[in-house]
Amino acid sequence: MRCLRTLVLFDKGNISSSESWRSVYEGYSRSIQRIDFPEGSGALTLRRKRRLNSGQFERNGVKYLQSRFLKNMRDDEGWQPEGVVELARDRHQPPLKLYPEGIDFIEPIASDFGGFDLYLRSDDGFRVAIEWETGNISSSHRSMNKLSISIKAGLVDAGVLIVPSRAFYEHLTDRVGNIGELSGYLEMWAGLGASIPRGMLAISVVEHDSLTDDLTVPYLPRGDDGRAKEGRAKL
Amino acid sequence: MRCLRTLVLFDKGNISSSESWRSVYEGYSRSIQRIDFPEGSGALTLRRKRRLNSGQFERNGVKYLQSRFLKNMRDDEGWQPEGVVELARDRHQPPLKLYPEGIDFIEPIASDFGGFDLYLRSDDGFRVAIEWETGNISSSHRSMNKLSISIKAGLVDAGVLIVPSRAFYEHLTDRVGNIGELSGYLEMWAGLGASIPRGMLAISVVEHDSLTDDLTVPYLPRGDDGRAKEGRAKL
DNA sequence: TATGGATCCATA
DNA sequence: TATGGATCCATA
Repeated sequence: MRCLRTLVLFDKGNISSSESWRSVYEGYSRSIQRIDFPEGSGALTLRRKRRLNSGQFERNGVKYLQSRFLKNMRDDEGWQPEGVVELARDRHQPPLKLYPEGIDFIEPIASDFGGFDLYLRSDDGFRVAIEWETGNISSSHRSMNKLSISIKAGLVDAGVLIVPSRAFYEHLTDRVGNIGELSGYLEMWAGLGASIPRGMLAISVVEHDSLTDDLTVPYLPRGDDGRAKEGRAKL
Repeated sequence: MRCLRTLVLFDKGNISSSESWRSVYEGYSRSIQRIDFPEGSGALTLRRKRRLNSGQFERNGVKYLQSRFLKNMRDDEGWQPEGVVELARDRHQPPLKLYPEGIDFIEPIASDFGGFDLYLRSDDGFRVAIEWETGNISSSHRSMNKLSISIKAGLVDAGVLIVPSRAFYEHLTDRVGNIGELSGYLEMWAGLGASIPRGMLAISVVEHDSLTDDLTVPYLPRGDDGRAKEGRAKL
């Protein structure tokens, strides 16, 4: 699998020049590169989506990709997940005006930040949150918002969203995150950097190595491992 | 149905004091109030969710609510939808840095803004975008981001997200938008106001009038979207 | 084809 | 129970 490019949305404190960042970047970059299919082939060969008689498309599932990524980060690169980012519910919540009452109101913070796909801490204390985004495109918005807030709160030094290219997206589960549909919003997240004293936000765009119509190459399994066989049986 | 409160996230140009805004607010406020179930009863009586033998919950679907709202806005309040907000693909896209290349890169804007649930224009030119948010909670993030960008671009004077209270959410399709899960992000959207010369962003929180266990009150109808079939197959 | 959505799933 | 999905639907 390939990392096509890494976009830096903001970088306050010149974090992208640090050795700590470079080490994390190279680790996740290699972990992406090592995701192959069929496993052991050394490249990600993706079965092209195809229209079934029902009119639906058959596509590749997404869970395999994330689980390979996390495994590579752990087993090959030696990164251990750090547990959840603690963004307390009792943190400062600015008062908002109520309409039409015109009075101040503090909406209580009534949910927790559920954590990142991967939250790392280097020996020198450098903290990185990585989101492997193959949920629905709308979920990518939440991920970016969450990374932004965590950086602003000083809980994360660098936040990364890893997201499929538009071409890759075409052959994956319908409506998963993709850089094309985020492109119109980059300006907004980049603008958030103005109010942040220190921290970096980036997006890495990933893609398959090649497409195939070869019937002997299965689609990436959909659902969890237990249902992978089920998915293949349907073919 | 009730509107519990309307939170103003930012208001640049004192838009909330304008007669144009008041007129729109009162119209959508009444349109919410007139959503009833069973139809004609004058109140939204909601069947409480219940656990089935399979372990799944039976809950209320969400499409009925939105379609009633849009109908009330049109038939009772006389608001005609205005078509799509034109946020051109060739608008300014700021250059971002690529890592590790360190060079500037403009990510092309490769998707359109697909429009709002309701986009209104008063006779005096006042433009309001309203999102009735009963999609997935992550979709509420996209809606808020989209409203924010459209206001910033000067295409919308006031943007409103209408979203269920946490108590209401409990009995609707699992994982739909709710104020509880947005509460931790309000600060971010409120902060966007700082860089916007003119415009207003608000959230209205809505709720049922009463809950019932009465077996003669049906659940709000559900569609066949998403993983509906998968769920039914388990029954 | 493209965009926003609606629905149930997995797991701590 | 709570949070982040993963998946397929509806419609212009």
